[in-house]
Amino acid sequence: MALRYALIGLLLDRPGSGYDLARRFAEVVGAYAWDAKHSQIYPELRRLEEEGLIEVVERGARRRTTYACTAAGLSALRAWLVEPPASTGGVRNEHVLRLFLLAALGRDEALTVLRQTEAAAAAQVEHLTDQFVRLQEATGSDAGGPLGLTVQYGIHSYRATAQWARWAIEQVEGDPEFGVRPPG
Amino acid sequence: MALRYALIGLLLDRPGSGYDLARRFAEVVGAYAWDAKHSQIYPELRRLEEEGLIEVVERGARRRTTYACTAAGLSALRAWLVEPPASTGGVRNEHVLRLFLLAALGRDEALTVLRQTEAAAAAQVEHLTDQFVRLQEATGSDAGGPLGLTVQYGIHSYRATAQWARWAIEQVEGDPEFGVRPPG
DNA sequence: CACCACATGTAACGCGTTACATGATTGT
DNA sequence: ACAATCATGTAACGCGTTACATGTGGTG
Repeated sequence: MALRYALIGLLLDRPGSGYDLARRFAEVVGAYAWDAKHSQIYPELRRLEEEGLIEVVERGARRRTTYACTAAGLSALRAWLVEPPASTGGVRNEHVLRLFLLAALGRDEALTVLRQTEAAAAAQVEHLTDQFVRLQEATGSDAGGPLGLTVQYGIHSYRATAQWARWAIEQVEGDPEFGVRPPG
Repeated sequence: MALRYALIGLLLDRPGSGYDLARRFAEVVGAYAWDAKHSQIYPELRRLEEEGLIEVVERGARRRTTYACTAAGLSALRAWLVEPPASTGGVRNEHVLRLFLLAALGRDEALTVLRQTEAAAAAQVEHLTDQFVRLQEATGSDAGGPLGLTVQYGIHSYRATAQWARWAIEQVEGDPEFGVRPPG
């Protein structure tokens, strides 16, 4: 269900073709929020058009079909945003799973992984902070526009990961018992 | 690929049957790291056993088959943990997507969603903090054992989300232009 | 005219979910 | 005896990925 609302939202920002939307996913949205390939986008656009949530506004060269969001599409998007996010049941986050399984490693290897985690998170914070400053300049807004909100979310998340990793390193360093012996 | 390592890791903690593992996912692991249903677990356990990464250690009543991790299984798990997490390409996070699409809402509705986000995150911080304290007591360790690391990760994450939401609320409150007009 | 980017489409496969299905053991 | 829980299995479906496939328009 998420894909269709991502598409409607992108078309609300500005109209575009399937090819264009695939690029927006690959270059911007996919790094923060949601990703999709053209093989999934084209059929979904046809369904959305059949349902009246988007409409064809131009047919250009090379079969290019430009879509735009309709009033019905905006209503549907708003309804989805306001309704409580359907509880998915369980989490499926490979990153967290790795952290959960860390105790399977020996103490030294666990520390290596944690230090890598911290370094990677700190690098992301720097990278996203740069991007945020550029967004502030580009939009002339302190919040960096709609994308700025999402970039800030990323900054907060990675900063939290880096802080957690530092805490975890202290815990493992202070625990000589950390890790397991092989079975059998 | 993640499921098999989650299973190996759980069996490393202690041996168990498919039914038992399904319960561990549903009651603990699924809330933090990874989830799986019995319909996916049973076939995967058979494959892991064929590959020698786990072994049958008991056959009990009601066809119960208890598996344990083998030395080969531990090696495979360690190799997977140490290798760099295969970059998935794009993110697919419905929560972040919703935040990204927030600008499609009017200013008031956006603020409502953000306040709900903040309240939900703050509640999670409280809930996980309680759990962490109980883990510290149960394990007699400041770090709360292996699960404690993951619970702390959750606390850090949700605290970051709550902080971000407070920042975002300030930004939207200070921006009378926030939101879009319907198209057409 | 060759090449690259544009532009769309289909097919096969993997992972995960829900629903359907079966039977054994324990407790009341 | 009945119900609840233990215990395992299969089938159909949805979403997403990779790979395969096809054709057009602009640029050097």
